Amino acid sequence: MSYGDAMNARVRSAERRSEIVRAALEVIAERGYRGASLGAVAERVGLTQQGLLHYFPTKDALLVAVLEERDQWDAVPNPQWRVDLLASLVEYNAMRPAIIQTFSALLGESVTEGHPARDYFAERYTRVRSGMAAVLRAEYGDRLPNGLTPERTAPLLVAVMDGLQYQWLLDPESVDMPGAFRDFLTLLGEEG
Amino acid sequence: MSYGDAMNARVRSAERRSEIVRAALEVIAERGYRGASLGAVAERVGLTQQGLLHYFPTKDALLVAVLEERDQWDAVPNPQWRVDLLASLVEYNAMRPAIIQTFSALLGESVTEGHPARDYFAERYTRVRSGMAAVLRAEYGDRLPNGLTPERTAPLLVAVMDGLQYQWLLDPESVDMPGAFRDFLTLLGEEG
DNA sequence: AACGAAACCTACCGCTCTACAGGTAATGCG
DNA sequence: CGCATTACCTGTAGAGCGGTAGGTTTCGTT
Repeated sequence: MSYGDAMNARVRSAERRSEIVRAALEVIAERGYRGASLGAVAERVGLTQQGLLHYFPTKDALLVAVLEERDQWDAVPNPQWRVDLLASLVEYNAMRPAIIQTFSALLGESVTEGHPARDYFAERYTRVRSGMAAVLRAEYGDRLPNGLTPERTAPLLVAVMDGLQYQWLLDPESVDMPGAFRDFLTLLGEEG
Repeated sequence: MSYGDAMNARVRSAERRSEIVRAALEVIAERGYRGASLGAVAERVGLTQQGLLHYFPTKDALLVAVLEERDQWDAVPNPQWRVDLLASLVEYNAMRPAIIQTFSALLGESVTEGHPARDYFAERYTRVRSGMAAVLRAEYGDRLPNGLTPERTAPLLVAVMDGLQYQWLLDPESVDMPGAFRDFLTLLGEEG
């Protein structure tokens, strides 16, 4: 059982860490990253602020863990995807406002100077754009309306997804995010 | 000269205030609203933090002034506008990254709970969407592709503008914001 | 049972922030 | 000139922040 017990300890530790990350997601959603305090996150998991620093030695380290969590959870698009899977993704997002709020808040902050998530978002956009271009090419070939290429359309697709999220977060009753996204897809679907 | 002198005093005061607002715009662009300190703004206009509070009694009052400044400067779309004016607006924006950065950072923060700019952005979106719908109707009538109405297309137009700004701010060399926006407009221009 | 490491805690440091209180010098008006 | 207002300043209160130092308890391993 010795090995098993060792695993248990490691597993408990890993569970604690992901508990903390989940709490951090919530607090960031409510107050942004700069506005989030380690104390508030710690309180939510029944720790003192210093107890939390045992798991993540700095506030930035906690943010890194939050961003890594996202990378696992929210995969970058790949050519296997079809565009109706994108629509489902947006529908899925509409059921998880807290997560969307977290990353919309982080994205907004990230454009400020020296923000610790800036590089993350910049690189992520690069990956997501090229992934989206591949999805578009797999779906439509190069037959996009008006001679648009997948590479030129991908930034628009990404912009629509992000931009709709802000409108929806600020006024969910007035903005039908999944519907609007499907509307956008129909613009791409017609023969060019 | 008595009346004129009185005016001079009032004018000087108003100039000082707008100097402060301009500095606040810069600091918010660099650090966001929550990250911006009154001291940093004050320093930029050669005042102490307490001297700045003589003009704006609280930090929130300064933010309100910043948002009002924007309302004057960046008018809500009206039906007189044509869509190529929108394209010019995006081109103009691309020449003023600092302003875009300020309001992109504020928009991101505004989705967090109890943020003082939240109502402002929510109401602004409502106005802008209906303004955009009017612009679209004036330009295309109801002949938008795939039976889309101007009201359903307006949120997409707004989303593209906002979403492109984030991609562009994070990676200006990879994202041709005005070009991408024009690409989007061509999607609307073809017969449906 | 003994030991080392992991998982916390209390105490505290130094800094930054908004805002209030109260003073003073300059300015413009009657 | 005298007075009120404006335009600042210094001083400080009061709170919150991230992070360090160092202790103690719990726990798995040997």
